[in-house]
Amino acid sequence: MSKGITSQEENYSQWYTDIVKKAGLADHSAVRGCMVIKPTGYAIWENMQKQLDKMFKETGHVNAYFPLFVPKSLFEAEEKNAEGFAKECAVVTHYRLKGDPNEKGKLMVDPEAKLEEELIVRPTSEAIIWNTYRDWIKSHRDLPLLINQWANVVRWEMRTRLFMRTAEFLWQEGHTAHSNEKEAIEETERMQDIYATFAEEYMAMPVIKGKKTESERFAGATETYTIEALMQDGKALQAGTSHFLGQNFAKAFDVKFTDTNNKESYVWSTSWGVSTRLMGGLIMTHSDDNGLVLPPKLAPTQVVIVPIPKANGEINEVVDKIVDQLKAKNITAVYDNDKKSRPGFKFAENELKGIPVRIGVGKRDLENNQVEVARRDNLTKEMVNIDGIAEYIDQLLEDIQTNLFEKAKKFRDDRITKVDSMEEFESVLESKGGFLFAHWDGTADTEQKIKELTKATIRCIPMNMEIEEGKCVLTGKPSKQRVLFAKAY
RNA sequence: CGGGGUGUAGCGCAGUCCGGUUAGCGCACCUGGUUUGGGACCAGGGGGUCGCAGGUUCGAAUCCUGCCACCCCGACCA
Repeated sequence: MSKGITSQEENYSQWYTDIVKKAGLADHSAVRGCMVIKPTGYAIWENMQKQLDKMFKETGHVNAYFPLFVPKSLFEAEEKNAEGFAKECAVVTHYRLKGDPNEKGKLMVDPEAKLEEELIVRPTSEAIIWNTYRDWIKSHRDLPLLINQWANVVRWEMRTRLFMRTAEFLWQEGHTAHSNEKEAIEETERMQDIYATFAEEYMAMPVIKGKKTESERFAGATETYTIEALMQDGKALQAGTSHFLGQNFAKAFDVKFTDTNNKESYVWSTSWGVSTRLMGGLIMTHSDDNGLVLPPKLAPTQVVIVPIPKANGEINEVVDKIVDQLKAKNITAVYDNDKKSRPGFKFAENELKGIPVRIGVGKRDLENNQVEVARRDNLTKEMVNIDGIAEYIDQLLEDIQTNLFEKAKKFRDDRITKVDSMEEFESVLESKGGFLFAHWDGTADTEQKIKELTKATIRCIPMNMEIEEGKCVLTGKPSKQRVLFAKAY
């Protein structure tokens, strides 16, 4: 076990905070509920951004940027959206400070500098974007409009947690407009697919695709599609959402287009987003008591090379060659030849930081023309011939990526339990947690009662799982299919 | 917003109950030496508005009053 990291078993929540802080990903800041994302953490986020951005562009989306502030009158235009976010909005009321006449060196809000209209710091950008789209969309030729923005948003949460829930967070939000309902629904599903692919292939985090129930739906959406992941403590994480907004925002902001028959109608729309919360999901899917574990595809440094016991001319020469060969294969490798710490310290440190592969190079190894290769995912080591080392590492990184996904998938699959009574529901929830696959009568009332009874909520009505009729686990009323319940973050 | 906790060196903490020399310890840092295949050791050294503001007192990290911040657990939420 690593020094100073609380074990998962002892206190999962504290373990998580320890990992985030000690691996140097982020820290609490001087601002309540807001974090400082440190270079290592930001590098992982950048790798996520890079890949997602590529996937968005490959499907025809372009990036733009809209203002941080939303005038209150625009914010309130779409009633449900406004109501849903009202409780957690930061509001700008003044635009100037002045010296406090009663206390030297202190500032106060200048009461004379009150804004005519309050500005809401965006908790999401539908309002400001749809107000803009009204001017951009006139004809069917302007559609579809496929725009994404990378931005920060603010939601004044009661209780925050590094990456999982912070008052300010970074995300991307896609906002698209379409001429017809079918196309908008296809877009919503396409983006859910992209999120699922990204989660599984890059984060090595298995997810279940599904739709939200009405009560869990995004404020202002007609339908919310979600990807749900399972964390190591048995709690679910909503990792990304894609919303079919119907004509709700088009009507609220009066966004109409003229079709080929010269008929005017409201556009159909979608919005979709993932946030820095994915960082939390990444950590809680793979990491262990030794520290962070990163999938190779997102690791800022994929390979670290440690001289044993310390750097010398001969070792440097060999390492330089290895680094060059790895670079030629687009593998990021760092030579940890810092003289002040010894190999054992570096091993532990690099494990804490989650670097997927470590290569140890010592005099003894060089005599045999080999190096020691250690995997972060399963902590095994083996001796590998230096000739062909780059090919070996290249393959190994792929194996690690696959192994992480398979391991997480097995963990997740083992924790999807079919339950048919409330007794079973509660006992499984208590003993192993995870997803409970149970029948539900389709009413918000029952959903609410189960939540009050067990703290578990319906994470989604899954899309790719078996359909089977049955009886509601609580009321015994008929049910068309099982849904996934879980305690969630 | 309710409950619990914490605030003393960069980090982790002791000291506070019961006020009293110069506020201490471990890690980290600096210097020198010995070490070096899984978190080295020895010696020496630097670093503090004790969260903030008042008050009590000859004397406050310690007692009293007020405030602030952050963390954890709940309710709310991505």
